[in-house]
Amino acid sequence: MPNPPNPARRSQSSRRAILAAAAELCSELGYGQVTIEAIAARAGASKKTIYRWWPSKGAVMLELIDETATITAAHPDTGDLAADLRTQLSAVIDLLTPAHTSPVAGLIAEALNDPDLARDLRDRLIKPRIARFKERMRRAQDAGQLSPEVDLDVALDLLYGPLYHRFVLHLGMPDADHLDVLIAHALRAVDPSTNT
Amino acid sequence: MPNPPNPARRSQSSRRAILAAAAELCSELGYGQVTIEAIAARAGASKKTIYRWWPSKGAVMLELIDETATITAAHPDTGDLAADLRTQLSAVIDLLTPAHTSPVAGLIAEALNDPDLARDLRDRLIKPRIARFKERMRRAQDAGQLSPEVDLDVALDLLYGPLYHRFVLHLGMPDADHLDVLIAHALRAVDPSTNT
DNA sequence: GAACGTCAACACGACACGTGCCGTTTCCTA
DNA sequence: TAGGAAACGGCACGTGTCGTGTTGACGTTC
Repeated sequence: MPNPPNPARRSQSSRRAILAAAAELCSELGYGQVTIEAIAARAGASKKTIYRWWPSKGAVMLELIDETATITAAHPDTGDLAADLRTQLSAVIDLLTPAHTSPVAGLIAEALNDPDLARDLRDRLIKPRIARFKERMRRAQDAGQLSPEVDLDVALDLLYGPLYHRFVLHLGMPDADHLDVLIAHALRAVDPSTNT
Repeated sequence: MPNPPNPARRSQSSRRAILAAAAELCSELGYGQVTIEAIAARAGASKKTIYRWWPSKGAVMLELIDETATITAAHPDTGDLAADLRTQLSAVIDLLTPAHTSPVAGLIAEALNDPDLARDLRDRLIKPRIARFKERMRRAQDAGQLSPEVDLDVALDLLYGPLYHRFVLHLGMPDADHLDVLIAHALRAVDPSTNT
């Protein structure tokens, strides 16, 4: 009868060491080669401690990403929508590559076979970032740079879709110039009055 | 010094039994729970036989998919481009869902952590299908339904991107109506003269 | 009919999983 | 300030899967 652990008594030094070890091992060995045993050994922690606070390797990685990938959560707002989108999408590309050592790529792969992890990934990582995206787009609408009738869900699909499409099928990420082309097409699709 | 196996002497009945067992177990247990051992047991084959002809579980699944997913390789051509794209994209959606029991979804996940498998997935499965897509689009251009200046790589990204975006981030697949909306947007993006 | 290669079956060591137990440390409470 | 509950590191365990090795039966070929 394992009592639920008391977060107030949690060792923050262990927590930090575990997340740091996970990040190191991921960049050294690649996501797929990282094991709970190796994380525990590197962090100087007990496996029991990891399993007490996280249900799986994926959950550890999700927490790691949630802490480190704050850049992709914030959308820049220089007033130039297309330029800001380029900045944002470039940050996402950097986060996804190289696929074998990227915690995000590994987490996405693992979530495809773990419904619980998939739900956490979507609700804790993705949905808040989608909300930030929509906030930025609404500011563009308020500023008159984008039609107020643009469907933001479609805009999300058309802007981020090509990146994930190329990512999961290993078709190579777009370079800076091609990214501009994709952004221009997406904005024109949702808002024909756009003249970029 | 393992001699390379001689394909001429390969047992086709074992090959078929192994692929069939892989398909069954995948739909029964989910891709992630399928093991080489279970495939061998179900097929009445030896593990050694599987390892002789395939390097990994993913390679078995890739061959299985390549044989069964012929529908997605062929693009219909009724003369109505948007309708044909809807048919094709619906087939892709069916192939990707449900994620936990879909061999394609599992293979995509596994390839994200296995560079060799990723190359095979792209070159043997994806690239031929991209070629068929472009052939269909060129026929639309020849028939005057699509501007000859449309960039088919961008069209590919805008049409298939939203599907894979939603798939890997578990945002839910578009229904029939929303699929039409996405197709209309994508075609308008690459070819502003489209009036759908 | 002899030689060769694939086959199913079984055994094997290696490794990671997830859990249980122990003695120690830490921190809250009385 | 003393006591105790709970998290901690360390270790061992049983389980399951991996990928390989070995054996003898079978079929094909020359």
